[in-house]
Amino acid sequence: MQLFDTARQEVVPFEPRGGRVGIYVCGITPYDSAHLGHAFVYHVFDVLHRRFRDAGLGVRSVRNVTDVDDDILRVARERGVDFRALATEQIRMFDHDMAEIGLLPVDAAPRATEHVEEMVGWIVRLVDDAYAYAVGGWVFFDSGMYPDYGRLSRLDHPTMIELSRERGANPDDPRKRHPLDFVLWQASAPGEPSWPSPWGQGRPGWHIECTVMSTGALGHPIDIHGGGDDLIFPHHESEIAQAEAAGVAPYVRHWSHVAMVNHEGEKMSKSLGNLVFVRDLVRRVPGAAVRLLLASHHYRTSWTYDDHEVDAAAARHRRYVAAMQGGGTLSHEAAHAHEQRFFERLDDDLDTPGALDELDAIAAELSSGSTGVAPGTEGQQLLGRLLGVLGAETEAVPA
RNA sequence: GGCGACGUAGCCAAGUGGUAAGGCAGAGGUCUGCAAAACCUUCAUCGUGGGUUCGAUUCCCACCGUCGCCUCCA
Repeated sequence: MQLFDTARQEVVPFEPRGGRVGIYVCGITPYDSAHLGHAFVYHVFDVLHRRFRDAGLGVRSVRNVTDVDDDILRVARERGVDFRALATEQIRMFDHDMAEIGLLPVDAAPRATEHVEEMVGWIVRLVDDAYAYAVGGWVFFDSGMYPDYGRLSRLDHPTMIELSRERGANPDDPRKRHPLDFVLWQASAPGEPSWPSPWGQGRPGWHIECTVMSTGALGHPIDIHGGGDDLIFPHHESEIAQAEAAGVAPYVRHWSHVAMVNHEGEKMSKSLGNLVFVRDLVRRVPGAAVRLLLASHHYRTSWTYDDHEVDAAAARHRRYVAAMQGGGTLSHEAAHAHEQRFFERLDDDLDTPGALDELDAIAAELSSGSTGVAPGTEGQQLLGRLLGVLGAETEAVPA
């Protein structure tokens, strides 16, 4: 399997260690419904998971849940519910949506609120080693102590500082020693949930949870750590800093980032309101069709969702179903050749669009000119099996 | 400012130094009581201008244009 590594900026062979692969993907903040962008990211890692599994590797996949942060507290306040209840409800809906489109359950889905104690421990180590400092109940990571900050995103310090200023962040916060210092721990405001710490009652910053929970669940180095490419900076950048500063180095062997999904001319995001929800799509077409829609885009190329794609994906799905129900046949040689090319494509940096081309070819051969009634032959079985690798298993027969 | 992607038929999109897969939509047809589905057929000279070459959509240069991300974010 060849995969693009963000850190090295090139497609490199992924080498499993001892027949096992640990995958950690940054999950959601559960305060709103899952949209296509989320689905795309988790679909990509699901295909990767399935591919490794089918290749005989022991896969352990972990996807965290950021169940305490400004957004979730805000929404909970607006709706007058407890933030934990809101999180639990949203997680259930998220899991339901992902199951609808055929994602395998992850092996572990740790919630930030369940690991605060470990985070405090990690932060204490950083403070003890002078990589972090406390100011009035808050703790910041001292980026001045970590010159490599910016390595993953390939941004230099002046640029990062200028950017953060433009973006409304506050590099000039007088409490910070260096403009790029980031929050490890913050004092809770009145009414906010809080946990005890050496610096008073507070709650963790965003970045620390992933470093703590990923290494906690998978040890280190993490084989594959990924998420949407909007997380490269500052989230993953900061994870590396706080991990390596704590002596966990190398932290990650292979960084994998999935491109953004756009809609109506802009990145699909909560703040812009241009969302396409998974829930709405699965009401229109089978979950497998949604998977085919996602698989028709390469994970490193950002794309713009268009409503027509649903029809195209549904049509492709119907063709596959028809091919599996029909009595067309494929020679043993042809089946073998198709299967081989399918996996070559998939193993070449997860080229799912290329793999789909191969399935199209199989379906075309199975469909052309046949009206037979003897499904279940080698060709049909192959098509069904390969669809399974993409997470687009087709239900027996929806007539 | 930094990083990156991209310009191929109405739309999505693959691809190669020798005259362009596939899909969606559209058109025609087969099947069907009608229809749907399925199947068959049909539909482009590859952003602009140069250059290299026997020959470029594919290589080089320039230009134009589009887009994404950059401490809320997958």
